[in-house]
Formats: sequence, C-alpha cells, structure tokens
Amino acid sequence: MNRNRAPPDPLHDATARIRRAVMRVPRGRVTTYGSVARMAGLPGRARLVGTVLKALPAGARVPWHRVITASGRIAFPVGSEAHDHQRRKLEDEGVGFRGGRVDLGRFGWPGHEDLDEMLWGAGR
DNA sequence: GATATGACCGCAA
DNA sequence: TTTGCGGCCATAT
Repeated sequence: MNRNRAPPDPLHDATARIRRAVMRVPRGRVTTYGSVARMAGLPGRARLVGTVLKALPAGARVPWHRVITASGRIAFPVGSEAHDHQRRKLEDEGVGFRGGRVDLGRFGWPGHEDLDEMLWGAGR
C-alpha cells in the first residue's frame, strides 16, 4: 500500500506559518522580518519572510505593509512606487516616520506594553 | 547544475 | 550612526 498521500512540503508549511504570524500584527503597529520569522518558528530565516511576502497573491488578507526591516525602515528602495505605497498605508494607520524610519520602540510589535501585559496581566 | 540576486539580520568596528 | 561581512536560502538566470 502506498501511504504517501501527502508528501512533506516544509516550504509550503513555513509559508503558511509566516502568513499566520503576519496576520497577528495589529493595525497601527509594525514588526520586522526577523521577528516574523521567529514567531513562525523559523529563527534566522528573515529572508524567507521577504520571499513569501513577495509571492503573496494580490488580494490576500495579509497585512504585509506592517512588516519592515530591523532598522525601522521600509525594505523597498526610497523613491520607489512600492516604498511610497507601503509608507502611505502605514501612515493611514497612524504609524509615524522620523527621518525615513519608524520608531520601533513606539510602534514595534510586540512592544513593552504587550510584554508587560503578558507578564503582569492586564490589571497591572 | 552553477551563479547571481534579494521585501533580511546580528554583530563588530 | 553607518558600513562591511558572514550567515540564510528560495528564485531566477
């Protein structure tokens, strides 16, 4: 009997987890490629996150614009159409830019408030 | 099959 | 703060 009904496809699996991780990022907040990779259980594979987002079909319900680099900048080259598009979407959600970069300490997710809540509970 | 490219990152200098 | 470098590895040549 052939029990190989579903050949393992680690790549497809990783893709699904990455998309799921990005969908957890709340509106008005941003996260980084590396952070998404870690949340998806793929530490050190930030590049794969970029590859996956690049391949996202138009219309996918994934907030890809909330993912930026660890230095707080948009990954697309400044001046490019994609860059402006992403920046606009973020500003629409209230994410602020200073010198072409987002203050991860303020808009980064998860941020300290989130961690405080996780550790101490919502009621301080 | 070999090489180049890229929506990246952490670290050292 | 910025730059350079090794590490990562799916895709495109």
